Amino acid sequence: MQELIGEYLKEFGFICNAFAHPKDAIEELEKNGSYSIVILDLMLPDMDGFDVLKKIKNISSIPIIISSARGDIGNKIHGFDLGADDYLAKPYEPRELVLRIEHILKKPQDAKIRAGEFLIDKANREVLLDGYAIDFTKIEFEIFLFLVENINKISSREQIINATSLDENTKNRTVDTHISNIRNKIGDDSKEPLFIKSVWGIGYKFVS
Amino acid sequence: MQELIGEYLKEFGFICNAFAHPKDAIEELEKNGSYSIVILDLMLPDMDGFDVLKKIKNISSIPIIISSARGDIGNKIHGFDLGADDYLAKPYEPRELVLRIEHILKKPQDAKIRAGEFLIDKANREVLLDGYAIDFTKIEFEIFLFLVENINKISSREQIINATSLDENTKNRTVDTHISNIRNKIGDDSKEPLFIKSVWGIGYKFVS
DNA sequence: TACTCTCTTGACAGTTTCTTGACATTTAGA
DNA sequence: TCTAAATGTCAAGAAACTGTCAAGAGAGTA
Repeated sequence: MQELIGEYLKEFGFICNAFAHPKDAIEELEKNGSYSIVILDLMLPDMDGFDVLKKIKNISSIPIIISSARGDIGNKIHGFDLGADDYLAKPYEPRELVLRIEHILKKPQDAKIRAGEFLIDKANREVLLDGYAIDFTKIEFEIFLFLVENINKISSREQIINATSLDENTKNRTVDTHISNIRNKIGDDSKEPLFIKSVWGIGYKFVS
Repeated sequence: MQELIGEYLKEFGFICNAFAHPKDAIEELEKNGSYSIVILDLMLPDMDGFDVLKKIKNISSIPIIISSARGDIGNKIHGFDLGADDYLAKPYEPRELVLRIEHILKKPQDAKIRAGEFLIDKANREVLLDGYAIDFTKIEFEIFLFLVENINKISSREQIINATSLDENTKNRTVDTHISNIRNKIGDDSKEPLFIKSVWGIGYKFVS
């Protein structure tokens, strides 16, 4: 169940860590202050869910959503009483969890495109590889995005020029230079490219 | 149904007015600013429930809970999207409505925004850093707030101009000057900014 | 009115990015 | 194997963008 939810959240661009034991989660929260929200199940080994809630509220002001099979009103009252920020009774649609998270964080998650190992945040013009942002220039980002959006399809240099903010009079060879720089930044070897392949006489394509 | 809920809420000490027609409710809200919360059913005569929600959000910042027979995820997404504060799908226990109302009213409505080391008091238009107030001008405050509210997102100069009280004909470069002044006041070095980063060719973003 | 504060803008310097030609290398096909 | 065409890459210069300053306009106040 936990894994399922984790996977689902990742699809929505959340970075998500799951813990089987509350102790581990609490320890992690104490060490690492960069979490945005906690999804807490009440059915836990070792410790009562409400005690975990109290404990977390003690050490941090992080918002907490309870996700529980105990859907009766008494538990809900208790949960909100202890400071929960929302309470989802199982069974619920995972999409609703996303919705509630976004509501609490007050910002809808940006649509993120996944392409192989890359995670692309279009609105934020950010490309993540292994969690690290790649420092693309404006045009490099646009070219990379265009290739990714046409994954496994060949894009001609003309198409690339037209699809990006490159001036229409730009020489085709300029695209090659940008591709070369992009390959460098994503660690692609032009002789044996894993991501951006050259199609001789035609153009380039991003492969998955 | 409406009456039942009203009676129930009164038992919990709420003073409660019910309106059969959305027009009446909106009119009353416009006249009388003393309400704390709105419980909105989506099944309404005369008007679509979501339109009512929009309308209310336009004229007031009162919190709104949707109470609806339409429990599907699409409607929930739409509801939250339009600014609902919670969404209860029928059937639900009236006690849960009380719980949700209390939960919303408990939250300070004019909450101060924390962004990194900054504490922003929207109501007083004040920004605190290490307990000291930063002496922003009107537009500087608005730009800073806009960037903070879009934390980690890129804002273009056009967006900044539109979101603040800057005249729409203001030159883009004016924004740069304001940013420069803001950076000075918050002690940010434009060459190695910790807070407001320039995104070359695109705009600026506040990072946490 | 004079004074102050804020906003806007052009100017200039400094920086980053883009473009291009040159040269090396690779590819397809004769 | 050889050749012409295409691609990879480099580095220099052009172009675009940003940071900042200072002057002047405009609004508000004593």
